[in-house]
Amino acid sequence: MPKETQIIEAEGIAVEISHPEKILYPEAGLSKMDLVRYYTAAWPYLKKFGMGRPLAIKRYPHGAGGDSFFQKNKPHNAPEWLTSRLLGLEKKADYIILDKLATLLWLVNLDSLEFHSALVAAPNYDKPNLLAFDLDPPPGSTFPEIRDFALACRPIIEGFGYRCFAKTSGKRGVHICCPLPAPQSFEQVFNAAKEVATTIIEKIPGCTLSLKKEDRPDKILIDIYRNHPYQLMVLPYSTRATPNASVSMPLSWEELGRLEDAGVFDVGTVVEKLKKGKDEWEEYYPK
DNA sequence: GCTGCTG
DNA sequence: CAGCAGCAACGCCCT
DNA sequence: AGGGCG
Ligand SMILES: [Mn+2]
Ligand SMILES: [Mn+2]
Repeated sequence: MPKETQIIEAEGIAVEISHPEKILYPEAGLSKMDLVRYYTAAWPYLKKFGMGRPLAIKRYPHGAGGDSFFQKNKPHNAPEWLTSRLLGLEKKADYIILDKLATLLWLVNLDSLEFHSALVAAPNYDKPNLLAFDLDPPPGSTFPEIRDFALACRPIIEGFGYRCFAKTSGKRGVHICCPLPAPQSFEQVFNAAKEVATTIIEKIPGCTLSLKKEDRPDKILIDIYRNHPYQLMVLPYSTRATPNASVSMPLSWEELGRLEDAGVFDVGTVVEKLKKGKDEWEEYYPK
């Protein structure tokens, strides 16, 4: 154990943070401990969506801007309290399950700068409990363009009977999440997403379902493939590996409508907003 | 960040 | 003993 | 069979 290792207590579990002052975001000057503090502050909100979900983490051992890799299997050296479960179509990947703050912080110690999850949650590990529309802007477009597209999608999606909530992706896009009253199969959920998206394509110009780049040089991709089995979406309140440590931020539709730049939500501003604001996704969660 | 393999 | 590789996944679409 | 796509 490195000399400068610090022990953090999270809900009664001790988590070792090695090199707590290691800089993970050089441009923003944020250390590993800064990230520990961010996730501790965001946890009461993050857990409302993330609790019980299988994780995939994106790790940056040399900080944002350095080499990175995805990891979904539980590391061999994980502590005994870290929950995991064999999932996937072949049930062969040992996914980390997000069921406590200590899990998040133990993964931060491994230089995880992004937390992604599948659309399923305990105890229904085979059935998604939401529908996801990942709106991916074309290169060179501005945030107001993808913002206005999301706003135009809302009444169409609601017309199919879904409630829908928006968040920034933390990078350039917008995610629309539709909670399901009861979990449905991946096949049902994907077919539903495709039906809705096909209507969006008919009603709004400039968007496509095709992943092929040549089909969409300047079109918005409605990425419904997040709804395929065990595909991933970045969690609400997850940081991203951007220079300013931007965050995937859940918003009210009113606040999204006023937003000119998604980059204003970062590790610093989000904690301030949470301190005084209410959770803009309050209505997402059943009472 | 850490383990396990390879030279 | 030190240096270094590995650390994800789905299905669709195309060659 | 293999690569690109997100
Ligand atoms: Mn290293
Ligand atoms: Mn996206």
